[in-house]
Amino acid sequence: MPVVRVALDVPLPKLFDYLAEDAGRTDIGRRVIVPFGQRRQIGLIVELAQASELPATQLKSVIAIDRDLPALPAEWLKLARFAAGYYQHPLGATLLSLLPPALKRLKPTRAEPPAAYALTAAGTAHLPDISPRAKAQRQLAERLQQGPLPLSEAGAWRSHLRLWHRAGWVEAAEAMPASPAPASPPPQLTPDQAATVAAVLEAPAGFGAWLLHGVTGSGKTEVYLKLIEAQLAAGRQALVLVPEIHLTPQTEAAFRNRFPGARLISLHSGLADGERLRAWRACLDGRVDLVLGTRLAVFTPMDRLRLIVVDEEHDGSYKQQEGLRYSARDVAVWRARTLDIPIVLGSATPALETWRNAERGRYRKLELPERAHAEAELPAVKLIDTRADRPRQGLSASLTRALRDRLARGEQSLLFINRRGYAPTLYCNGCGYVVPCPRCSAHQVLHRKGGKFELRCHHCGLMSRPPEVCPDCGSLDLRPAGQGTQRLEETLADQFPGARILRIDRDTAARRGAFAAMREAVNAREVDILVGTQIVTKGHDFPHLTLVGVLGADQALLSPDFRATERLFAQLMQVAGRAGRAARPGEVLVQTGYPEHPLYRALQAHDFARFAAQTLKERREAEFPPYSHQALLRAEAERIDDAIAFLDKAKQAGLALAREHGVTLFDPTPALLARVARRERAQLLVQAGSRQHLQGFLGPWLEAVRGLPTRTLKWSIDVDPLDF
DNA sequence: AGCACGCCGACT
DNA sequence: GTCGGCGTGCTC
Repeated sequence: MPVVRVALDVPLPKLFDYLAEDAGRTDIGRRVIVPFGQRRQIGLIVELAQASELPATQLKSVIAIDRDLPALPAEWLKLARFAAGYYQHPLGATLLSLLPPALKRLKPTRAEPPAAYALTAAGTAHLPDISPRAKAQRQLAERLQQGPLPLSEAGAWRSHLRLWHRAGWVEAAEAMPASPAPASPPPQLTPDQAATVAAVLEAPAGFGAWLLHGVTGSGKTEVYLKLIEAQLAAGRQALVLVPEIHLTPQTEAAFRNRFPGARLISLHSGLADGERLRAWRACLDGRVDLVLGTRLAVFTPMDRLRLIVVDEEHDGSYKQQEGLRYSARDVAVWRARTLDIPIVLGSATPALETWRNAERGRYRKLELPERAHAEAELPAVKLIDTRADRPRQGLSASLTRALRDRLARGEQSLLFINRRGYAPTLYCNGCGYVVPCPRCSAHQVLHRKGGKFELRCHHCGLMSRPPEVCPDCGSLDLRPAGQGTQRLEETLADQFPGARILRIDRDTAARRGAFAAMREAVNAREVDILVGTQIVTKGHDFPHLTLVGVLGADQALLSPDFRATERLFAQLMQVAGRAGRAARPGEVLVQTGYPEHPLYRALQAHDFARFAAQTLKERREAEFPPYSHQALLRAEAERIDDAIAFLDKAKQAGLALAREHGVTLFDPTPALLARVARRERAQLLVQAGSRQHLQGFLGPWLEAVRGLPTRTLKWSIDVDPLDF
């Protein structure tokens, strides 16, 4: 009897064999229900075998093979296998985590209702027969004659639709916008854009990785659209990755508008399980031309995929921070190479890894050095030396003046401050005590809620009432120290009584649609001053914005994380790019105590290449990525000593292997944020000169680590970590 | 990861 | 006496 090798969602790096009477080659990639221990589990058939290495008596039989769903294609399985291997995550856990959540549930797959219904020929013929008295049916008929009716808009018609479907008068259809807006004529490409498009289109067929380096406002999206257009016209599929959910609706709108006839789906973690399944299923059936999504979309099954675009490729949200800790950008490059298709990585501030790849010629660099609208110049960046012009309540005199100026001219300003809440700390003026989080090694952040204050921990979510007296010295003189978005909002309202102020941070943008509503309010000029965290650096143009003020940027310069300056530079370039996107010139004012810092000098010159060269030189000297490759073994336990002791043992277990593979094992250290939610965290850094060396070491090493006793300790491995 | 088996403390 | 604490070991 044939044996199927099944991947299961267990943290074991192996497959399980089951007997399956009627299984054949076409069942590879299908879901199965199998008995596993005392329970049943959903699995995925990954291989077929004549016999198992285990004696037949120990094998159980599969309970059912799901043949309603098309089998996952070989290319998808290969992609998942690569990710599991590269990121050192068990294959079963990897595969199952890449399925939409609805397919991981044990209950038999209920046929999903279609996204929309459209009239069939038989239905059209039947319409005159509908009784004039059946009002609801007549209305439904009228609506259907205008085009497919999405189920989400069907309301009370649902039951009629079901009956009509059974009668064959309507059929399942793709959900299309009720009245597809006419495609707006594509704008004329600038010479740079045209050259870029031509370079990619005229390149020899096959794999090619392109770094599209374009300043903000240079029209990278237009280049993507042209390249995608070429693929769609040839009946092929394209995949576009964007960093965050906030960005998908607007990007989706732009793509739909441009390709009204294309079958486009968007895929991200914000979708309800049903929607997510429907979209994913449509891809599996080949009923999709264009997929737009966040990092998880890189694993969409697509059988005619011929182009991948990764927008804002430097963005940290492409890296998953738990479970399978993949980088969607890196997985995308692998997928493109394996499929032998082009991939375009776009950014104004590429990741230094990407930049280096371009410099070494592994990626081809395409430059868009100018803004697409000739009249929109890059903003002038000025540094305000806070040692001379001391900020009061966070605002320097120069910045205050500039704000007043914009208000007088009826122009908009944006203040960028990367700290949400009222103040980063509550501080005792008597003894210097700062309220800590009892569960984390971090301060609690003061937030204002209505008229009241509360303390919140940004790491574990703990909320508490601020103390009235200092718990340490009994002093009554507790004060908010430092600036957060809420306090800045308050200060501005105080200083500019007539001004309309809008705060955008995670707290205000959390509600569904809030982000879009805020963007509209800004574009409708209902706002004079915007206050926001990095959330405003993403997303779209604010055409009436002529001033950007940056507060508290220096903080990143003091961070022990070697990537902190890279992130800061990217953020500042991006936020600076918000200013003066239309006809009026923009101005950027950065408050800093280190105006001579090379990072700010490069920012003033809008010179990413200079910043990259400086930073890469430092990285080379320190042997940091991209000049080395890293992995982090993380451990968390109730007591830090246990975590350290475990990592020490892991290190001992790896010393010989490390020598053999030419990798360096550092000493275990407490994590930068050592305690989160009462768990103590430590980590062990592994560093190698090449990916191959690192990979060669990790496999056998982790096998040994798996054998170590863990008790209540949890550990995980992070290959190519971004955060420390 | 679950889930069972197993061997020691305070409860109807 | 046994209910249940979570340590250890297995799952085709």
